[in-house]
Amino acid sequence: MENSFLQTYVSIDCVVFGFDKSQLNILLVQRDTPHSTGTEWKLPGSLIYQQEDANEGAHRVLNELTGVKTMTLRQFKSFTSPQRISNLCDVDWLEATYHNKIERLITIAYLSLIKINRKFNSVSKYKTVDWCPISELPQMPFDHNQIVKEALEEIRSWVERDPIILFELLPTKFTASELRRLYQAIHHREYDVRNFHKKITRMEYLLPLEEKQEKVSHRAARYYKFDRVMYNKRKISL
Amino acid sequence: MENSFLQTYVSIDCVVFGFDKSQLNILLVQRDTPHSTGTEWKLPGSLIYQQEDANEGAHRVLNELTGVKTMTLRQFKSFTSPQRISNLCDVDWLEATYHNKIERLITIAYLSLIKINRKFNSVSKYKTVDWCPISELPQMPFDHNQIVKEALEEIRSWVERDPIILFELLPTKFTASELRRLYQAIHHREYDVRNFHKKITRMEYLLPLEEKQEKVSHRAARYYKFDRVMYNKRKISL
DNA sequence: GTTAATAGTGTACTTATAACAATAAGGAAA
DNA sequence: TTTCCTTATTGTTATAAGTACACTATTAAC
Repeated sequence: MENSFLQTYVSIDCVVFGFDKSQLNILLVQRDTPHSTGTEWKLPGSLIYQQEDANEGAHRVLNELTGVKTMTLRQFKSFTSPQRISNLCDVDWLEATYHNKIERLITIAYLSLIKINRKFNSVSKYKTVDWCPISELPQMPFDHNQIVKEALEEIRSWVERDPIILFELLPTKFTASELRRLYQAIHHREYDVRNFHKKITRMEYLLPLEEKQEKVSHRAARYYKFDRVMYNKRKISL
Repeated sequence: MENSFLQTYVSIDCVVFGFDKSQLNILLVQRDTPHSTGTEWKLPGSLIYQQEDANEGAHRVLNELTGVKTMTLRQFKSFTSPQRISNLCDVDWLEATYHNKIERLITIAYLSLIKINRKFNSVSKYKTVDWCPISELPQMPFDHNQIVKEALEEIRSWVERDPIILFELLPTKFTASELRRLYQAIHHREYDVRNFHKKITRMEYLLPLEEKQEKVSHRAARYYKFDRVMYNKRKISL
């Protein structure tokens, strides 16, 4: 009986979203594939350490990756199928990377948001880190494609409950149409421009600035910024 | 380096909700406490087995507990703090129960819903299983009190996205005021009777029956039932 | 037939959503 | 400087959902 209980390894995987022009992107890292000469993209992640909880582990992974110390982070689901490391490549890669035979590995998946233009301190331990548009994701190891798929569903329902994540993905100053394109990318549908303006006019935590775009070859758009104080006031009243 | 990675045990814990009169209840089991002569209530749970994923494990736990084979089940969060088994009682209980030294244990928490009047096949391996109103929860081991707290928040947001769970908690036939009291219990606030009637009139998957209450010493209330076919049609159109 | 208890119902106001098209501003090209 | 291209900005009407609010109906018990 005792031996039928599972002692296993637990990892963290992070789906880090960034927004650029009209597209959501995800931060991927490259790993060497043990059996071929090539490389392969995967989600950034790590086994969890003895003395940290999953949140701390996720922060550590992202800090190692980007140098960013604090970020919005949300645990969204654990992936536990015994078959998730059935691929031989993945088994070998785990052994090569962690110098341990790992027969069962569950992962706790996190969502995170970063302004895509933010410069990373290149402290990364990975050879290559890059943004990948969600429409062009490669085949990834383990169940990472499935994890991303569920992360997308999760971010949609999250933004409804807590629109603050929109502003984590935009630069400090942004135009109404950038905000709209982000909203559209997240919900994967188009929104009427006039109705969208009405909607954001109702957000009293969205401050219109005097400043406008410069050197654009069309009518310059007004900039807005997010007012965290107003936002918090409003949230409490809900 | 290798040894700082965590090999650990993974468990499932289930927060099973039932609804009775005006209150949400949770299914608790009793465990012997190793150091005292008493017993203690806790959430039903189990270590995960080698060949099952977390969902299967949660189904197994509830099946062992109630005899019920299929039920609505939702993974909602993993609890991973290294401190969650810092209590000596809990450490000893784990060792006594699983005959293994368990230094680190994370748990994947599930939400589930059962009609409270459903008769259980008493196949339970526990000495005592009982419903406990959420307003009267005892102090529980590990972080089970915290898990229940977060389960309550989760069920609130779940019911918004998928009102079907209301009907998992009610008998097949129910009155409008039972539905309203359930809604109130979940949201922990009161709703105006007239407005609530208007709301449920808009649910085209809620069928009013001809049948009414009998032998009640006040005006008899009409029964309603839930129409799953209409509900699914409607969900697709969303 | 009076009482106690719960069921059932309508109106007015506010707020969010949705459909829909013309004008304004800035730079580039002619 | 005029024209053109591109994107920004703005209002009305209709529909749906949410909120506040109070009286009548029905049943069994006494």
